[in-house]
Amino acid sequence: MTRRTPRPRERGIPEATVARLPVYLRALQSLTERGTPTVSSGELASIAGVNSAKLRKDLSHLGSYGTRGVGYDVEYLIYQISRELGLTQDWSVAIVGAGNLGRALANYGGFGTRGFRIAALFDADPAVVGDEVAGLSVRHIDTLEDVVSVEKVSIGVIATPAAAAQGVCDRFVSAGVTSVLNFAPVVLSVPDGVDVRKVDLSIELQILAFHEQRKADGHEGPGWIGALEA
Amino acid sequence: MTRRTPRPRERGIPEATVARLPVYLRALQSLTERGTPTVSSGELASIAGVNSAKLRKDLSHLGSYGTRGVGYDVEYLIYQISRELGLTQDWSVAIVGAGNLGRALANYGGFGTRGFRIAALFDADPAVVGDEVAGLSVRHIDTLEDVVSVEKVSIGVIATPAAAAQGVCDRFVSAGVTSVLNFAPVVLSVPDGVDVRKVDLSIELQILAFHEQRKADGHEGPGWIGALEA
DNA sequence: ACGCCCTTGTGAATGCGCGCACAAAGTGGG
DNA sequence: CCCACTTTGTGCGCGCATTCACAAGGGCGT
Ligand SMILES: NC(=O)c1ccc[n+]([C@@H]2O[C@H](COP(=O)([O-])OP(=O)(O)OC[C@H]3O[C@@H](n4cnc5c(N)ncnc54)[C@H](O)[C@@H]3O)[C@@H](O)[C@H]2O)c1
Ligand SMILES: NC(=O)c1ccc[n+]([C@@H]2O[C@H](COP(=O)([O-])OP(=O)(O)OC[C@H]3O[C@@H](n4cnc5c(N)ncnc54)[C@H](O)[C@@H]3O)[C@@H](O)[C@H]2O)c1
Repeated sequence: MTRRTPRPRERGIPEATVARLPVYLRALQSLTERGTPTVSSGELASIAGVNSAKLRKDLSHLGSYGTRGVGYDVEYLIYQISRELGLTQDWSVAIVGAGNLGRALANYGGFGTRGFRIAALFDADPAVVGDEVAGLSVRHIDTLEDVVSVEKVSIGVIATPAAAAQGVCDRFVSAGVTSVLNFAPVVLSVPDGVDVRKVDLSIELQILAFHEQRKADGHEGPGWIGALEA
Repeated sequence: MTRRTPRPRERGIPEATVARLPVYLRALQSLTERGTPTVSSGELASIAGVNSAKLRKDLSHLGSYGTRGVGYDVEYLIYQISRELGLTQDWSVAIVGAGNLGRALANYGGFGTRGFRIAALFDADPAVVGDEVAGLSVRHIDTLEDVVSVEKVSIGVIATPAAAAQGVCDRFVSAGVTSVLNFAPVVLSVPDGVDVRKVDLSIELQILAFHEQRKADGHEGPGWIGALEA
């Protein structure tokens, strides 16, 4: 390490880099399980499916954690990325909408292992409230504000029908939640300072359909666009 | 319009534009339901949560379908976008993995309404094969190649555990599927000409956690990044 | 028929992200 | 101790995407 520059950490990691850090993290974790102590940018990039220069530039935004001629220490890099992403602390997540998707999410084990704790599951339907899902009792949406406050929920997940999504989002925001993950097919509007990310399967399928049609149309020449990512 | 150029359609709509067309489509459909006959770029952009100049530039890639001083004809624009995205035809989708997520997807009604037909649902677990899900009988994964061929599946959805995903993907590809939507947390590798899109909830949460941490850290000044989209 | 006003379509400027290519730096062997 | 080899960290140029700002186009009222 021995860096003379006390590493100012320029305040501001590019958004594109932030989106890739979790991918690197997963690649590194698979290396740990295999017992690999160090890894070069080339190897790691190959596992993560990115260009090695891009990977190095991404990591350089966190600091200078590699050793020239050797590579990166896997454990140390896992720690640094985790810290940067805020995964050294636990985050409480609340899910609204205990339907098909909400239940699948609640039942999914892959969140807890990464520091995301599902603190509560809400629904508006009295027939659903009280159901036991993944060890949680479904709560009534009217208790959202209380629960958010008590459980210190910082991330809200919306898995309700589209028509209810904006209303649920507003309630999350006024309860103090500043990060929202939205599965409903609507554009949410939120005040500044609140982050919204959306997961829209229908859009994904439509994008695939677009490219599929292009492949079928006349110019079925080369692999023109190829794999979008790895 | 009186365009001298006989509409060359320059062969190639920017990827960023393609990703937004479905959003515009949804906004337009909500306008139709409300009976609105025409819409200006400003209004539509506001509904879709984008900048109006961006919206106009996006639409200009499809052709010159607006009327100056008036705006866009809602029905006509719906048709043009649908055609461009390939939604005027039906697409067959196969889902592999009839677990929490696979079942939620199969039960979701929002796909069929947009021209995506779920043609089959596969699993490797004998205890699951034969289950009835959303009117479909879960088939054994070994019949994948046959079914893909018979049902003319063009989009494959992977909802298996991570460890099985690459294998399933390979089978899709060798069966002739050239569009894959992957929910498993792994980087898939595919030959040129095959499109892969991934939906990774864990990554979304980690990105939110990153920003959440930043908000909590010292500089809790302005809404520095604000809402990512609308 | 004319001109006002509204909205589109796009040229141009700016910014961001990507990837090449290389100098700097550290390792290990002789 | 020095040299050859490996790998990092990054300067630089390129292309895509976003946004501003405005000229050109078309409807509508008079
Ligand atoms: N299921 C999928 O695979 C899938 C795929 C893509 C998108 N989506 C989207 O995800 C959302 C949920 O899908 P789903 O299949 O789980 O739907 P669902 O109908 O099975 O479940 C929705 C749940 O939300 C509850 N709800 C309705 N209004 C509410 C409110 N105001 N407050 C709290 N809860 C409320 C309902 O009681 C119901 O239990 C929808 O917007 C859907 O478009 C789902
Ligand atoms: N459930 C969620 O909300 C959620 C959230 C994020 C990510 N994911 C990811 O989605 C995937 C599926 O999640 P899930 O919760 O549905 O898991 P699950 O364990 O409930 O279901 C997986 C299904 O895949 C089947 N399967 C296993 N190997 C197979 C093979 N080789 N061929 C065909 N089928 C096979 C299993 O029999 C099982 O039925 C996982 O990769 C998971 O990480 C799920």
